[in-house]
Amino acid sequence: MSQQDSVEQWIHELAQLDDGKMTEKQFKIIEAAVEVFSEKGYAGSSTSEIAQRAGVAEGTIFRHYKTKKDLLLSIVSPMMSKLIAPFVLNNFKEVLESNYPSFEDFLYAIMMNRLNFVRKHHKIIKIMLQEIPFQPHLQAEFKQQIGTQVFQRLSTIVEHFKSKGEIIERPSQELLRFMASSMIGLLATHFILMPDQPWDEEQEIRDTIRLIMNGMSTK
Amino acid sequence: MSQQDSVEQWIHELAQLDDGKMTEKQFKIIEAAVEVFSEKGYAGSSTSEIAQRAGVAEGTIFRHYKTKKDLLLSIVSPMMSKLIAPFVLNNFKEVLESNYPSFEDFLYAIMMNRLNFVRKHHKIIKIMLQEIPFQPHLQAEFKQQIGTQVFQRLSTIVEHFKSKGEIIERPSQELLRFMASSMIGLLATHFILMPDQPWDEEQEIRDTIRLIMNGMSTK
Amino acid sequence: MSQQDSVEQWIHELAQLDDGKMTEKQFKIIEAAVEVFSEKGYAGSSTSEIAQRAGVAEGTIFRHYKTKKDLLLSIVSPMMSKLIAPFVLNNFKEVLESNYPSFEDFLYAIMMNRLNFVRKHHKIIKIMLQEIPFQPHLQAEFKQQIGTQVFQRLSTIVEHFKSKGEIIERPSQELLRFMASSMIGLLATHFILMPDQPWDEEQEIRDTIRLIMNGMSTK
Amino acid sequence: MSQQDSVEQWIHELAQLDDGKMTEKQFKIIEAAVEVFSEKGYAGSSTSEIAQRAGVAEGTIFRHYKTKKDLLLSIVSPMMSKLIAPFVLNNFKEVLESNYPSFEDFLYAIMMNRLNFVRKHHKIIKIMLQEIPFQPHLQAEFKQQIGTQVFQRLSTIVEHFKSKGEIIERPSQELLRFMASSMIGLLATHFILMPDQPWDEEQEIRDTIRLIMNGMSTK
DNA sequence: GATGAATGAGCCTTCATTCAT
DNA sequence: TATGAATGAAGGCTCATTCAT
Repeated sequence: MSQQDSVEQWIHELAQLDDGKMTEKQFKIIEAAVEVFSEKGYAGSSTSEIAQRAGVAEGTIFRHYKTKKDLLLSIVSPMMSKLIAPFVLNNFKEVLESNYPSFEDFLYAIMMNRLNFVRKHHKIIKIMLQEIPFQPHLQAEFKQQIGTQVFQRLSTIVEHFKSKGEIIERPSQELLRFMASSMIGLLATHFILMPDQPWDEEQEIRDTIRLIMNGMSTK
Repeated sequence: MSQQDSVEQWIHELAQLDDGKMTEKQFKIIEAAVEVFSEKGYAGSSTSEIAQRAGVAEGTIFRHYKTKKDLLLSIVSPMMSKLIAPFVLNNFKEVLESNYPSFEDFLYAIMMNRLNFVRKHHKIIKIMLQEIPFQPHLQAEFKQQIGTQVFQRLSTIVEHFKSKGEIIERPSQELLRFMASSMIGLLATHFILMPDQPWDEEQEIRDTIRLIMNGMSTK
Repeated sequence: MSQQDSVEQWIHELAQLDDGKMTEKQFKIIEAAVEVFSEKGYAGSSTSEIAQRAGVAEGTIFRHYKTKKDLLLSIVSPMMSKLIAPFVLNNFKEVLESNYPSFEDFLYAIMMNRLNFVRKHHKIIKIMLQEIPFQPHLQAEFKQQIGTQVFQRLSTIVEHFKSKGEIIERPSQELLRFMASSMIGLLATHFILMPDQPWDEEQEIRDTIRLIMNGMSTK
Repeated sequence: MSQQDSVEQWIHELAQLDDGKMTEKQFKIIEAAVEVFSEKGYAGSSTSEIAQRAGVAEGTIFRHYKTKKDLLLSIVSPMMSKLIAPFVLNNFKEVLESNYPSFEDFLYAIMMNRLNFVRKHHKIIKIMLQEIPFQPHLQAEFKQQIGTQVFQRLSTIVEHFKSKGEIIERPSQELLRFMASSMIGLLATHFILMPDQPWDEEQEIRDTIRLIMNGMSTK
């Protein structure tokens, strides 16, 4: 699936959040906004350029989004939930336990899953990372979603494996940070630092997970 | 040493790059610019606010820095070299081998060192990270400094330990990324994500290095 | 016809060059710009004063003209062609020969015609003369229009009368300069040097042409 | 004599008006100001560029000239008198009658004289012509000097020749304008319109005067 | 709903001028 | 006398936003 296609898909998903009421124009606006924001940053972008690239009159943007910030949030905010969606499945723990024979298999599965997600939405994720420090609204959302929802669920998992003696006895926060850092580092390297350099995804992911597992394993 | 003091120190170091010729006003301007840029981002900051916070007329800024971008670069650009300074010491390898009995000790030392550096300059580093994606000049510098200088030196080290059989046989790039991710993840967590939450530095650093060593060790 | 009216007429002519699409506001802007530029010179005028006199927000100017210089050129540039229009009629020579029994009659006719033109557009012509030395674009246009188009056509005429023995044998360039100087001198005197002093147009023009004819005649 | 030399000479003459008290710096300032004003026009020039070209601190200009306008006037104003100096000699009429057998000879002499003057000072004259329309002070001076002093003296001469029957009976104003236009037109052509094109000065001047004489002569 | 002309606050930058050294 | 750092008003221009059509 091409990048263009993936952005389109994302926009369609957004549209459904708005009860599926999204005009052709509105679609073009979001598409253009993602483009421009990710190229120049939120503050460095002008609504007039977005309008131009969207092939839409300047005023049209403000018919759909009260302000420029509104436009930003309407793009970035829903992305946050999508990003962590797999971790907050209702039956997350069950899925995990019933589907994956080992923790390592679980890590691999979730990594491949998020890798594909990031690949599809890297522009919006770039915008999100850039703007979290400056948008209190995004900060709050981030803290609540990651800090509370995801962290707590993952903690439970880690505790579980610690109690089974498979993982060393260190604070869950540290262990989770270690895992997250390694995996995010992998994604960052290939999507941000060296986006043009080809890589053997499967191999590198397996290696990374191996390093993580070795690091935390009690054996 | 207070944060304020550390920023002052940094500015003094900058001053020395300019042959020590730095006015009182120029000093105040940089100080204010660091403040404002890190709070609002480069594009979101106005020179008039910087002038105001510096207690200086707006025109004064432009007597010392031809443009707003000039001001940004004169703050961020020198920081890049400082950030990687320890890795590009002329006698880096010797220092490493003669002073540190084990690789682990070396990691610990360099981690503590960079931790203190980041603590002192976190505002400027924040600005740097925010602006690298949008400032070609910074991008080039970053690629050259990190990508070439630092990466090559560290590779040598890692190869060395691989050949001694202490580290597993995986591509150096992967191993370095793994190490860097874990350590940067630690810094990011405490300086960016949760800057207000207290933590036991020594303990967490030791733990993190332990996880890294376990991950890469051949034992 | 009052001066005000003549400026309005000129602006309407400009409008037609733009496919007749000219807002009320745009009209006011040009009107004010002509006023201010001719009073204070291009560099000495501020867009804010133009906006004020036009009863328009400053931003409105820049919606219609990308830059201040654009505004200047859009006023002055079309004037150049109008100024020399009579000389570059397709059938210029025929008109001349069939309508005017003598060269003197022709001179008189063209002088009266241009006199009325200058009277109507003296403000814009003043701006044009002031700015030609500083605007390469205008310089180029001037050289091409006058230097090439007009000069060549008039040369042909003069050669014609020289060959008929009515005009003395001197380089056409000199003769044309002599004619132009005398006539432009007349206009300059009454429109620039002494704009408030009344004069007998017909008489002075006839006299001037007489002086010119005497000067060049072979008799 | 090179152009550079002539500007220097002019500045020295200016210096003498100030009781010869002109420092090296002051000299450089005027030199630079003439250069810059003539290149970019008064309003388009900045005192900082003048200071820079003069190799002088910005403040130094204002030690010698209270304002930028002061600097302009101190350059242009004295030039006006110089320009018309030959016409206002105390014994102008005597000189004329005793030295020049015919009116034509007189015209030739004065033309050659002013030609050399304009050649030497064309930059300052350009500034003068550009600024007269915008500087009331210069306007007043111009009107008084030309309009009163020069015009009256020349009128007397013309009347004299009219009474001798050598010149046709037309208003002196018209005749003078005719003469002045032709001669100024000649200068303007070669110093302003086509400064780079070589010309046979003596020949063109003689031709022009011949045209003028033919025009006005009673024969 | 869509347009795009209009707005006016605000932006970065320049400039003539001042004044302590 | 000469300097040049400092000033702050003003300049040209951009921008998010509004609103009549």
